[in-house]
Order: sequence, then structure tokens, then C-alpha cells
Amino acid sequence: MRVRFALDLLIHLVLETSAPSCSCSVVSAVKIHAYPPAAGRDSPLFSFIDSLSPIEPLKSAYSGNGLQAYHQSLNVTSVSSIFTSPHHNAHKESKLSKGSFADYTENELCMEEGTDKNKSPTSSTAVRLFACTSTITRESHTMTTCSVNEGIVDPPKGPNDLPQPGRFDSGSPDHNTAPCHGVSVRSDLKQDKCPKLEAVQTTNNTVEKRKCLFSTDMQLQDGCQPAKENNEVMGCEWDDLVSVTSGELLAFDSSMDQHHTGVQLAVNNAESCGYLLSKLAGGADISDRTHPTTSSQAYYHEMVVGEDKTENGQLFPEDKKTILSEEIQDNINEENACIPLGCKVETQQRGVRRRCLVFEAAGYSHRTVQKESAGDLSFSTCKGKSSAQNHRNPGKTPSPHVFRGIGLHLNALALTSKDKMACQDPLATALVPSLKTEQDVHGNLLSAGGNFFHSGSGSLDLQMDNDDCSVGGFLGNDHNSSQSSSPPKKRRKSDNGDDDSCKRCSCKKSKCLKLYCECFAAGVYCSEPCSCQGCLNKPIHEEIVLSTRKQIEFRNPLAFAPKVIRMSEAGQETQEDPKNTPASARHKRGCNCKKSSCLKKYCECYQGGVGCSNNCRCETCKNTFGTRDVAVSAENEEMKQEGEQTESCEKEKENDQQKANVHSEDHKLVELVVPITPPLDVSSSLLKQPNFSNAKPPRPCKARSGSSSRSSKASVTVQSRKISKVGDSVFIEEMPDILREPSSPGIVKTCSPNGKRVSPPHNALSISPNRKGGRKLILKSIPSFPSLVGDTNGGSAICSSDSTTALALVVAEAYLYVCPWNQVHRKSWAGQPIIRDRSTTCSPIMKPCEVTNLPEKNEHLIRHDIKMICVVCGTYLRLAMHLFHDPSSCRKAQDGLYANGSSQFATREICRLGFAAIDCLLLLDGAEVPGELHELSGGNVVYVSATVMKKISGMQSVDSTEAIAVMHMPKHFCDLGDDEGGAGLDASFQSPKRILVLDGIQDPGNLGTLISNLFKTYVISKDGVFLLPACCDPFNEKALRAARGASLQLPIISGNWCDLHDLVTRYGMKMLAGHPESSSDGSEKTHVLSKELADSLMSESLCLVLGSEGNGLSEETVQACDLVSIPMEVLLILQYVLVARLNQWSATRMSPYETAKTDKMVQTISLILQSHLCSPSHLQSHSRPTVAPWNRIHNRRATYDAWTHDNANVFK
DNA sequence: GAGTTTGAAACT
DNA sequence: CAGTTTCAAACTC
Ligand SMILES: [Zn+2]
Ligand SMILES: [Zn+2]
Ligand SMILES: [Zn+2]
Ligand SMILES: [Zn+2]
Ligand SMILES: [Zn+2]
Ligand SMILES: [Zn+2]
Repeated sequence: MRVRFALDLLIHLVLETSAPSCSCSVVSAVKIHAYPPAAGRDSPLFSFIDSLSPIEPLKSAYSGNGLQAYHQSLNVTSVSSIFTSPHHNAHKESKLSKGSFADYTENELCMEEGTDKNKSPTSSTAVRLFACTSTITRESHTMTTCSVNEGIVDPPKGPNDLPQPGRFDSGSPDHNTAPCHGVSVRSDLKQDKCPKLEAVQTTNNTVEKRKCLFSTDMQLQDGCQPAKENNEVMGCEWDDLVSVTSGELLAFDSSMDQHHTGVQLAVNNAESCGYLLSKLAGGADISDRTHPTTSSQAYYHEMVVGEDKTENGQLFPEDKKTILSEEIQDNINEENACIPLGCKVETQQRGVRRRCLVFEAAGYSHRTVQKESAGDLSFSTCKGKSSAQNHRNPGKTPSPHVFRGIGLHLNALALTSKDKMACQDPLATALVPSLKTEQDVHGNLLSAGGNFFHSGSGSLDLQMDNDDCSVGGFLGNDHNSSQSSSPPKKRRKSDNGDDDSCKRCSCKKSKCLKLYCECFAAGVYCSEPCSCQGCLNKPIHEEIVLSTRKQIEFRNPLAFAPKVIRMSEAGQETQEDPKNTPASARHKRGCNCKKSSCLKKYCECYQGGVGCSNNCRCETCKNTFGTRDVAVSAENEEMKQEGEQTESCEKEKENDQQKANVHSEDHKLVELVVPITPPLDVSSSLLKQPNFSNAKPPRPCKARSGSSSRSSKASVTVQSRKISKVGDSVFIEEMPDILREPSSPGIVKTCSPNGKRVSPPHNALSISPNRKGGRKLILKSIPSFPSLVGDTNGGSAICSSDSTTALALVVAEAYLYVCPWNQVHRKSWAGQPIIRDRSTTCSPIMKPCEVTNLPEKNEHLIRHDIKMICVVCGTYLRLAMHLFHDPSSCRKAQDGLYANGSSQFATREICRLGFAAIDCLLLLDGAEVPGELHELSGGNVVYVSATVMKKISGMQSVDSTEAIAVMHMPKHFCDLGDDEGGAGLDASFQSPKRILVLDGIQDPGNLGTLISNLFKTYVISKDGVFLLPACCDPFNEKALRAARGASLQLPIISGNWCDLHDLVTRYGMKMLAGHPESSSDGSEKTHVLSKELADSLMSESLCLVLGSEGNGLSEETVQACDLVSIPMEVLLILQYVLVARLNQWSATRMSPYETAKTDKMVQTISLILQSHLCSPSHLQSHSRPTVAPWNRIHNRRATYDAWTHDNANVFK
């Protein structure tokens, strides 16, 4: 029992650390670290620990709270074990085991017994898995490794068994079997591997801990393990074991590096592995808890529970774990366990590895942690657990909470399959979750821990002692829980490498910076086992890695989230049932298998050990883990559950009790599968006893929203679906951070109506469900923004429709932010009413883009078609907008454009825009001439063969290219560098009022978007764009596409600063540029945007200068312009509005492509906003420092000329 | 170990 | 949620 507690504590710690979101757990963890050990705590242990473990962290860990204490103790133990060396162990053992153990055991026994019994049966079967090593022993001093195997198997395994049994008996009754295995394993290990383990001696103490292997899964249970060694302590041992494991895991990380000692876990059974993994994630705790129970399921439950308890919310994915166990297969266990840990582990690991996910994190994290404070944490946790076990336990429920932190994110999938595989093979294991930890170090640590676990199971590595093995990565499965993802992402920790798992990726071209790379996807750095080429996924390239990750996350917030969601986890959020079959987990996005029938690892569902769900689009699915139909029903349930969950989530905390109930229910479910283990409960009890006891596996919820805890309900199902749905509801993932942050001024809050919703949990971990899609922003909740509207009065406030729309558009324009006009839209600002005169809205900004809202005078300018274009061309933009300079055109103009459309629609739309007239229309043989095109082309239609078309279009395939329009460069474009530039300028502007000056916009997409936005409010002969030299080519494909034709209709002048000055002088324009408030030097040139300022500028002719994405305003700009700073509140409001609006758009009429673009737009805006908010040096440039060669205007021209030359004969 | 298959990622 | 291409793992021999 104690052990369990300890474990729980550890877990909690881990979780806490890992889980960013969970404040509670975190807190505890933190405390632990920070606080000095509680006096209360067991001194003996502590002292013990202290003495034993070299590691400081442990000590620190001890903090004070009871819980903490537990943790600490746990940590301690683990630490000791880990680090430890044998000697320590011995000492510890003696101390711990005896004293503490007794206590623990007793407690646990009580608790567990009930559960245990249940479990035991199952457990026996189930468990086998691993062996952990160590730690536990230490605590107990003895503990040593634990190997858990699942029940049945174990016993056999090792000689140790015998000992174990004894322990078991005493300690954890039920588990005996398992323990046995564990024991045996251990013993074997010890014997065999002793070295590493350090001798685990069972008896003595020492156990080393390090190496425990778990063989199977689940069950870590190990309680048994304890038996092994030394240990004796039965119940305690289990706990210890568990803790150990967790500790080990942690230790691994850390230790691995340092000591090595780590533990190895071998998970034999897949399930075990899975469990482990899950546990890892947060699971560690769980496992502890579970230990008692034995069965793997139990573990789950525990885990889940733990998570729930702890976190609550947060979560991690943990859960996900899922199920793996389910199956368990376990079987196996490997006896091997006996085998040297390393060996086994390795193999397993490898086996697992493959696809599994990697834990990467784990390793990293651990390391980091070790090194850093984080390390401490982890240690502490680990140790703490053990110690806790020893000592504490008592109470501490808290620990469980801690766990949560752990959640990992694993990317990996679940492991189930792996597990299974593992089962099959020894390896199996796989699953390890990655742990990515969340961002935080802690998270990392945690995750790492998680990974370890997984790995352990898998083989991962972990191994502590051995490092050799490697640890590496694990794969894991992980699933992570909820979490969200991202945040955690993790960093890879620093680390070095970690090793982790054995082999890992072998990327040749992705530089390990794409999701193709398993290491990168898992959130871990590449390490020695990797055979990648040109790898940049190394700690030394941390910046690159992190920035790349951000970009990818921007694109898909869930990119680094675990792919497999465990039902159990879901439980948290959703919940799931543990019982469920193994398959409680489901792949988040589902697979799309065509030829593998979901029976090969090509299938991510299969690989993850989960059945296919409704999210899968697979054909002829024969997934052995479950096919879609089955899943469906589950999903439905899930759905329901989700709803509940969500609700529950909010109330979770409040409803702990309820949860408890729920948990219990869950437990039942769980129990079915596996016996549950009550012991955990105890530990969990600290957090929430109920949960533990129940064992609900459910998971923590977290998922969702963050924190939430999940609903406890246990629904079994789980589901990802639900999740997804849930996500819908909320999430704003995409919202800029700023918005989310609380810090935002009060205004913001008020403004946003939904504030609540918007702010997702911080953590976010929860990922939003939405995500399914990945990209959409969400908005459900965000209605319009009140503030803008608002304010009041009724009046018009907003007009809403139009005004809002207009606003949105306006906002969209990055430069607009800087623009005073924005204020016009608001009815009031800063408490003062803003006068809104429709007539003044002329400013470009104000105009709504929607046709309906367009001022009449612009009706003819703004093409309704734009909308259509979006829709129609959205998916084929590339084709539709692919333009080239027209070679055939006359020299002077030289600038012809080819518009080739992949489809009639696209082509037609382009023409409709009325860009320039089409000089010639090239159609594929046999294609019909679209009516409108015919008119536009003036009858100049040429039919060409597919070959020619292909050549001209420059596209790989002509299938979608039905027509290419050859047109002249728009007359509105003039390059002052050219001969006749001047004339063009005069022609374009009779009296410019608003010119958007773009200084160094390097990204074509951004440039196009800016032009497009300006065009929406374009006033003929009054507005235009001036491109300074550093800008990319506005006719670049990407720019054209982004501009949706706007660049063909808006005056675009390309010139240098001298030209700009001439222009400004000639028309008496005033130059304005946005500037970060902070940077203002107080000079008279800096103004704060205010109603008065806006009013005063309304009638003036202005040049708005927008700096580059990466470098902000150039020196010249700053010198030449009046700087306008926008108060943060305003910016926030604008941003909020923008995002809301964009979301709305995407939800309504935007095609996928457009949606993607929207994302980019948001990104662009965010960047620009940042430039206003931060000093240039802080800006994070998302693009190259300079315009890429191929995007440079002149180069483009050269390229074009060359192309023209090459194709001269084509045109004849 | 080389070559093929496969389906997710990435890109347009 | 489009159509292709790229990529690296999974699988095959
Ligand atoms: Zn790689
Ligand atoms: Zn790698
Ligand atoms: Zn690499
Ligand atoms: Zn599939
Ligand atoms: Zn599937
Ligand atoms: Zn399938």
C-alpha cells in the first residue's frame, strides 16, 4: 500500500510537473520541489532518502505537504533506487521497508483488499508486464525493481517470484500472481542483470531499482514486484514498485543520463505497456494505484482515476493509454523479464518502437529535468513516490494529483496495437507515449516519465541502468491524453539526446523537422539511435526546432497531440470506459487505409492498437482491434458522454464527490476487465480518493478543456469523437495568445462576450476537440464582438452585419491595425463615443467586404464574385491563379500574365474579375469555351494539345487545367524603376488618399493578403499599394492567389524610397506607421491612436507604412513617418474581433483552401501585431530575413523572360 | 539490405 | 475537407 501511495504520489508529482495545466497537481509538485521537506514526513525515510539519494531533487521534493510528503517520499525512494546504488538501497530498504512498509501495507491492504481481490484474478492474467526496477526497493529499500508482469505470468518467472509471492501476499494480495512475475522477473533480472539493477537483491534491499522491468503491462502491479526483491513488503512493495516504476521512469530519464540506472521496464504485454504508458503519462500514478490491483485494467483505472483526480483536468492524454492494456495480452510477459532488463527491454522496445510513438520526450524531459530543476522534480517525484510509499502514503492523496501533470502527450499512438504486438512479441511495447511534455519543463519531465513508462514497457528504454539500451524512445503510444497538445509539445528537452529508444528515425530529407519524422512528431530530439541525415532535430538547434514546431502547430494545433485517444482518457474528458475492450482508445483522426485493410501497421489505428472509428475512412476495414461499426456505437455513446463530460468538466471540481461516484462506476467497468485495485485509491485518495478507489479509469479529463477534469463519468466510450465535438464547442485554439491571456486588459474581457469560452483553459490542453479538422478556428462561442458593437447603444451599433463584417475585414488588414481609421467602426472607444459617419467611412478600412454591405459607390468595384471565387477557386487556386508574364505580349508591356485555370470555373472566375482583358485563351483540345471566357478573350482562342498545355502551364498534370488565359500585365501596375513608370503613376493616381506602403513584406501570401484586403475597401483612384524594394513580387503565384485577383485591379507601384518621397511630396501625403508603444521614445513623432487622432487624419492623404514580418519597420520608415501606437486594449480588441470574424468566415463560406488562407492571414496579422507590441528584435520572424530569390520581383522577371524564351516556339 | 508498398504529411 | 506530391516507415524478398 504504501508503495502504492508512494507511487501515486510520484505519479502525481509527475503529473503535476508535467501537466502544466493542472494547477493543483502542479502545485503540489512544485511544493514538493520548492518546499523543504515537510517536517512531518517521515523523517526516517527522508533522511534515508537523503542519505541515499544523492540527488538533491529528492530532498527538495520533500516538501511539505502530506501529499507532497508522499510524493517526496516517493521521490525519494525512487530516487534512491534510481540513483542509487545498491548500497543505498540496502539502507533504504531497511529503513523504509520496515517501517514504512508496514504502514503502507497495512493501509493499502485495507484499501486494496477489496479491490485487490477483484483484481487479482484478472490481474494475474493480465499483468505481467514489467518489471520495474527499482526503486521501489529502495524505498522499501528493497524494492527493487519491480517487475510487473501481469499476473499470471509472472509467477513463474522468476525465482524471485517466490519472494514476491510472499510479499504479495502480504502486500497485495491479489496481485500476487502478478507480483510473482514481477518478482520473478526481478529476481531474474537481478540475478542476471544484477549489475544493472544493481543487485537488486531482493532481499535485501537493495533492489535496485533501476531496472525494473515491467514486463507486461499493466499491471504493474506490480506490486508484486516487490515481492521480488526484497522486499518484501508486500503491499508496500507494490506500491513501491509502482512508484518505482514511475520513479524509475523518471529516474530513467534523469538517471539514464546520469546514472543510468534507470529502470527498464519491459513491458511485456502490450497492455502492460499501454498501461504503463498511460501511466506514464500520468499515469505513473495510476500505476501505482493500480498496482494493487493488478490487473492491467486496474492500472488504467488507476491512471485514469489518478488523472482525474489529480488533474483534473489536465491532462494529458494520458489516458489514452489506454487501453492498451486491454488486451493485454499480456501474456507474456516476458519472462524474460527475468532476463536482464536491458535485454528484454531493448527488444521490447524495439519491437515497440517502430511506430509507436516515441516518447521522446521522456528521455528528454528526464534529462532536462535532471539537469534542470525539472530534473529535480522528476526525481523527486520518483523518489518521492517511493519514499512516499514508504512513508507516506498515508495520506496523501495529493499525490495523485500530482500525477496529472504527467500527462503526456504522447504522440504516439496508442499503443494498443503495439501492445498487442508486444504481446506477440516481446517487444511489444511500444507504446510509449511520448511525452512530450508539455511545454513546461515539468511537463517534460512528466512526459518523460511517461515515456519511460512506456518505454519501459516497450522496452524502451529506459533502462536505466543500462542505458544502453536505450532508451530511447519509446514509442508510445500514448496517447495522450488530452492534452492538448500542444502545449506540451514539447520541447524536447534539452537534452541531449536522449536516447531513448532505440532506433528511431531514419529521415533522409525532412531534416527531422517534419512530422514525417517520428522523433520530431513525438516531440523528442533525435538521438544516437537515429540514422537521420541532415538532422536539425537536435538540442543544438533548439530554436529551429521550436519555431518549426510552432509553425506546424499553427497549421494544426493538434499536430503533436497524441494520435490515439484513449477512451479511458476520454473518460476524463470523456471518459471512456475502461472496460471496454481494449479498444477503448480510438485514433483521433482515423485512418484512411485503402489496401491494408487496417491489418498492417501502415494503418495508424492498427499501429496504435485501437480499432477503427467513425473517423476512419478506411476501405475494407478488418482492423482486429475493432472496425468502424463497432466503434460507431461506441462513439454515439461517447457523444452522449461528451456532452455530459463537458458539463461535468466544468463542474468537475465541484463534483468531485460525484466523480467519485462515477469513478466507482467506472471502476466497475474496469473491474470487469481487470480487477481493480483499490490501493491506488488510497493514494489517489489524497487527491480524490474516490477516484482512485474507483479506479476509474477514466481519465482525466482533461481533455477538453482543459482541465477539466474530465468528466468523470465514465463513460466508456470515449471517444475521440466526443472530443471532437466538444472541441467544437469551444476552442479557440487559434485565437491569438494574446486574446487568451488573462492579462489582457479589462476591456478585452468586457468586450468579448464569450470571454469565458474563449479562454480556453489555459492549458488548453484540452485540446480542442475541434480539432478534428484541424484547422478551423472556432468560433462558436465567439459571437460578435460586443465591444465593438457595443457599446452600446443601440443604435447602430454596429451594424452589425455590415459593420462587423467590415470590421473583420478591416482588422484583417494588418496594417489597419495601425491605422486610425479603425476607430471609426467602433461606436465608442475608451469610454467616449465615436462618431460614426457613414460618409467618412470611405476610408478603405471601413468598407465592408461583403457585397451587401458595400457602399453603393463601390458596388462596381467590389466584385461579388470574390466570394464566389473563393468558393470556386478555393480548391484549385493554384491553377486558377497561376500566372506568368506573357512573353508574347509586347515589349512594352512586357508584362503579360498567363492565367491558367484548372477548371472552367476557375478560369471563368478569373475572367470575371475583370482583370485585364485576355489576350489569348488557350484551351485544351476538345474543351468547350466557356461562354464568358469567349467574350472576354475576344474570340482569340487557341486550342492546344495536352502536351503544350502542360508545357505552358508549367504544371505537372494538365488534367485539371482546361484553359490558360494569356493576359497583359495589369495596367495598374507600374514599376517606377522602369522606363515609363512615372506615367503609370500619374494614370493610377489622380489624388491618392490612402496608400499602403509595404516595406519588406517577404511572404508572398502576406503580400497578397494585404493587397486583397485593401482592395476590399478600395476607392478607385484614391487607394493604392506602394511596394518598396524589399517586397516580394506581387505577381508571384502565391501572392496572386492570396490577393485573389486584387493585384490585377489595384494600383500597385513598385519603387524605392526616393520614389515614395516624391509621391508623398507631390500629393502632400502624410506618412504613418504603426509603432509599439513601448518603444516610443516620446518623440513628437509618436502618437497614440485616439479618436481625435483618427478624426484629424480622416481627411488627410495618408501613406500607411507596414514593416516586414520579420524586422518590423525599417530605420527609414521610422525616420520618415509619424508613428502611431495603438493601445494594447485596442489591439486586443481588434485582434479579438479579427479572429472572431475570421472564424465566422471560415465557418460559413470559406472553402478549405480559404480557411487555410485565413489561418495565414491570422498569422500575418498576429505577426504584425507583434511588431507593434514588441520591439523588432523580439519579433519572431516567420519568414526568411530577406525575400527569397525566387520571390523577388526582378528575378521573377528574369525567370519569366527565360521561360518565355524557352517557350517561344510554343507560341509560335 | 535493397526494393516495394503504403498512407500520412506536406504542398499547391 | 481537393488533388498531388513527398516522405519515411512498414513490409517484402
Ligand atoms: Zn527524423
Ligand atoms: Zn530521430
Ligand atoms: Zn534526426
Ligand atoms: Zn486503417
Ligand atoms: Zn482506422
Ligand atoms: Zn479501418
